[in-house]
Amino acid sequence: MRIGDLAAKTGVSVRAIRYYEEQGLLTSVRSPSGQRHYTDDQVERIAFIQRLYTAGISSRTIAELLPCVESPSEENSDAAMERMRLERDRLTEHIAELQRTRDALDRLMSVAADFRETLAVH
Amino acid sequence: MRIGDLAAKTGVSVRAIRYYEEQGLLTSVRSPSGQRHYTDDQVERIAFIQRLYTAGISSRTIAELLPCVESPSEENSDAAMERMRLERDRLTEHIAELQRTRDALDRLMSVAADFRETLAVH
DNA sequence: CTTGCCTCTGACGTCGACGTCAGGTTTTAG
DNA sequence: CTAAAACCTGACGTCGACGTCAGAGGCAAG
Repeated sequence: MRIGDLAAKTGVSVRAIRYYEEQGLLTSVRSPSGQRHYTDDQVERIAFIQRLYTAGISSRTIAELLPCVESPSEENSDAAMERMRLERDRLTEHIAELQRTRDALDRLMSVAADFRETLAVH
Repeated sequence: MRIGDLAAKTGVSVRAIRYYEEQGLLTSVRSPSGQRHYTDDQVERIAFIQRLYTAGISSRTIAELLPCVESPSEENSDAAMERMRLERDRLTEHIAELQRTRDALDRLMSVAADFRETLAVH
C-alpha cells in the first residue's frame, strides 16, 4: 500500500503521515525509487495515534509509548509503564474536568431556559 | 482590585487577562490613568473561561457563550442556546472518545503487565 | 511515449493562546 | 522625594501539528 492509499483508509492527510514518520511514530518500507509502502496493520496504528493526539498527548510522549505497543521488552517496559500510568491518570483527571465543565454548561442552559419561560409568561 | 491581584487570585498571567479582554471575554473599569480595575466576580468569570479553554473551546466561541452568562436576554438567547447545545454535545462526544482512549491505554498496560509476569517466571 | 496522477524532499506559512521585550507612565514603600 | 514595583501599549517570538507550494522524479494507461 502506498501513502495515498493509507491516507484514504485512515482519513488523515498524506502530509500528516509523513509527519508521523518524521516524529518516529511510524515506519515505512521504501521501494527502490524511494516511495513509502505500508502494511495493513499500519491502519490501526494510525487510528491509535489519532486517539492519543485527540487525548492531548504530544508527539514526543506518543513516541515514548508506542514502542511498548510493538515489542514489550524489558528495556522499554520499566520506563514506559510508568509513562503510561502517568498519562492514564492525566486522562482520568482531564475527563473529570470535562464532565465538570459539561455540568456547568448544563446548569447555564437550564438557567437560560428558565429565563425564557418567565419571558413567555408575559 | 488591579490586574496583578486578579492574576494572583486566579493563577493566570497578567498577559492572559489582557488577552481575554482583547478577545472580548472580560471587561474592566479603567482608572483615570488608564489602569484596569476589577471586581470580585471577575475571579469566577476567569475560572469559567479557563474551564472552557481546557474543554477545547476557542476564544471566539467562548465570546459567543459568555453574553448568555451575564445577561440572558431575548436577543442572545436564541442563537446562544443553540451554540451551547452544540458545544455541550461536542463535549459529550469528546468525553466518550477520551474514555475509549483511556480504556485502550488500560488494555495496553494490562498486556504489558502480563508480559512482564511471563518474564518473571523464567 | 507521453500524459496525467502520485510521490519525493525541503522549506516556508498558519493558527491560537499566550510569553517576552521595549520604552514609557503610575503607584507605592521608605 | 526617590527608588522600586506595578502598570500601560505595541509588537515580535513560540510551539505543535500540520497545510501548502516549488521543483523534480516515478508509474500505469492509452
